[in-house]
Amino acid sequence: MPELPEVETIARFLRGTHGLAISRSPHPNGPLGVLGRKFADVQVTWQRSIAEPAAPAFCARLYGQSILEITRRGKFLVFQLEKDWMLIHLRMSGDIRVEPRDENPPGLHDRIIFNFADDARMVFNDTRKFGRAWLLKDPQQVLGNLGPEPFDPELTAGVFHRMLNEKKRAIKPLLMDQKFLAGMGNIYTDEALHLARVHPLEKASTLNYSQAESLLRAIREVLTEGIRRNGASIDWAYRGGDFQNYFRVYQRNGEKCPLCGDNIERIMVSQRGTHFCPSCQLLEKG
DNA sequence: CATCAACCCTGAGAGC
DNA sequence: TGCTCTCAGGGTTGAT
Repeated sequence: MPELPEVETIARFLRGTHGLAISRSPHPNGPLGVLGRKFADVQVTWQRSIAEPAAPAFCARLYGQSILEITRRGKFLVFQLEKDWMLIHLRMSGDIRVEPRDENPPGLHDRIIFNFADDARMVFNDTRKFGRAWLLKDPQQVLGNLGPEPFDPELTAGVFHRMLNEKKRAIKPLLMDQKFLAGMGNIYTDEALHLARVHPLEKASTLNYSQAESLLRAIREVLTEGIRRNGASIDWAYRGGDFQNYFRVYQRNGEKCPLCGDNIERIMVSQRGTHFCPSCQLLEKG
């Protein structure tokens, strides 16, 4: 499941600054990424993978535009083009690879094939068809609703504490709410709450300054570690990284807590599987 | 404002 | 072996 670290890893790979050969480079002696490449014909094999505009217009407008910059905002990949902005959200099972063009039919679960004017192509592969691409004049139309980036220097412990203070919701669904904070998903939320020793059902407004500070530090720590390990490769989704070997609690129910040795439990919180240590993460005030 | 269920999808795993 | 059933999971939408 691509969350912030996985999307960041893919953004770096697409910029050619990654250092890891996730897929074969079409240019052994040239740049690894897709910066500067110009879109040619684009093939859509699942119409609903395109959120906006309709697929024919999406392909037509893309044709001839070069990629100027690639960044990440929350879990969105942001492509700055000459006339438009393209956003891609990988959701549950999306992945992107770059490879030499060939004339073979699309592979299984390839939803969008972006052929470039040179001999390369970029392929959006998405088993569960939840991922989406947008082509927009103003990216804020979609990105405008997002909360702050976890690494934003303006997001200080004091600011974070005030944000938490205004909310009565349970802390876990709040951290996963992209309008509150951008980039956290199920895995990194469970990991951060365990590191900060906060129970997933704790009401956000009950956290004191010290707990808020520690939680923000934990969020940044697990995200940094995730990025350092090129993300986590779960099941069929994105296979670049190995952070899954370093989970503290996620999908480790029944195993020992690395801090205290108690058994990690799994409960449902807001329809999401939630993993925590009942000894380290005590519910203080509910 | 908060909670909740339904929805979108597929493949893995369980049960038979 | 092979069929059918159930379920996870991010984010959006609509109901309460």
